Amino acid sequence: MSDVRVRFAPSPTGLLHIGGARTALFNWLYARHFGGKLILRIEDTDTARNTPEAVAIIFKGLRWLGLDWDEGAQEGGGAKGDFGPYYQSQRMDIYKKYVDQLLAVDKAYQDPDGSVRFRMPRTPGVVKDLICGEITFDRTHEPDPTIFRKDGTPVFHFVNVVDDLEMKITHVIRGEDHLSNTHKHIAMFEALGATPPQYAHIPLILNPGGSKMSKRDEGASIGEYMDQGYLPEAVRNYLCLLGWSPKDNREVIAISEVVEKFDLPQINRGNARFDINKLYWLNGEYWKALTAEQYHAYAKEYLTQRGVDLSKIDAAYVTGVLDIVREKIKLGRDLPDWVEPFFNEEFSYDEKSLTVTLKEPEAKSRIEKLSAAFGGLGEWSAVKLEETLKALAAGDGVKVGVYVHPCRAGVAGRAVGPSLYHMLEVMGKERVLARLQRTLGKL
RNA sequence: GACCCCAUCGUCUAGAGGCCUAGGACACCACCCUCUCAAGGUGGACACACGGGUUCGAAUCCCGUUGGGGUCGCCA
Repeated sequence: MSDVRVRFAPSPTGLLHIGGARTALFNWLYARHFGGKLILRIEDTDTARNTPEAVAIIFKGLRWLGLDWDEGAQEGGGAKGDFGPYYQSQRMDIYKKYVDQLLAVDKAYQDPDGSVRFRMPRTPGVVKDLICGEITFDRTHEPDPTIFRKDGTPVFHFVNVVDDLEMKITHVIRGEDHLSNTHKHIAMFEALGATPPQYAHIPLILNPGGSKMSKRDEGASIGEYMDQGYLPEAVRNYLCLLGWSPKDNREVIAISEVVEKFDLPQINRGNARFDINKLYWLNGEYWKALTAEQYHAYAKEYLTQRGVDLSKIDAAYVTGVLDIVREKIKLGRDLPDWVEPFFNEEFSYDEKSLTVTLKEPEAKSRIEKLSAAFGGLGEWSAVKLEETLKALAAGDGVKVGVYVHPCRAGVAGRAVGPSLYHMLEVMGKERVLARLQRTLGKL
């Protein structure tokens, strides 16, 4: 156990921002790599948008990503650790105490309107950043920042410093958007007679347009990934790759290995653009790696959440369908559509089936031949079905596709789908014959 | 506007002076496989922003330019 203490300090805005999630992840990785502690502090001084629901969204997002913390705010309003409260809204007395301390030694002063300003030192501000290196700021013209408003509430820069000091934070890992303000924070630490923590500013995540990812950008909220059926391990893996790399050309990498290799100096200094395509691909890799049990459980839960009632469907049929559909998709979002024609006897027919496949003059006779052949089948298996289709085609001197297409359309109403032979096998003889009859009735 | 950070394929990146006629991945294109769509396989196109230095030698070091991002709040 080391003395490393890092913190993640989100403000409840109603969503867990992807950039915030990555900051949380990097803090977590740093803490875990060095055997330190991760502290979760809720920065809710902006009372307007601070609601229990907004805080719950943060907890939910972090847990979904598999990030845990050792101290700080907990679900249900509780807290863990000796440096609480971990909600800034509950720490007003502490901030008051510290501002009085500054006032007493004239490191801060009161404005006529009642607000309090911090007296900026006019010496050069030196920031030694673990990622960006040493940066010196000229502060001869730096305005004195307000630290307490005229209404008596404290301002972010000040509470942030006080909390990091009080909570004995050793490393502050945060977005690069704070880099230019860091010298002010350091000055406040020093004015308070304390040693500032080590700072590390990580590059920003940019939207595809190239500017800082904002709440309104597509994909900005972790909640979207939960809803769309992304796997948390994949999202987490992708986030690791934004600004960090294992340096050996691998993309899919276990979190335990990232923990082992992670450190601040290797973090890239340039901003990274968010690329949903790569996340989508990565999700597919994790999707393929799921065990059958994990996949079934995930798929059933996702479908149930989407309002698909699986309780009335034969359990073996459900898993059979899930199995053949799996290789077609990369995430949960696509499940409902792929599964629909299997579970609904009143399935609809897609555009191509309707206007092309079933419109062919021979469609009817072919489906009739298929029905007849299927009806006479003793063993109902993919292999046998394949033989049957091929024999039918050979008899007519045509390619199997000639029979496959109307069959798929007749049995599922779709021009595309999983392997037809496996579809038929899973559906079972009775269902297949009934469906072909239904289609025939529509021709 | 001032200040700060950054700069390798469209995107994420490998590269820490010779191993680079710059490697990988996503996306893209072609072909193969094939019952459709995917997946998979093979191959292809695609980058060191520009200009000066330093050096025997620069993607790698220095300076400048340009470009991008960020910060300058009584938002966090």
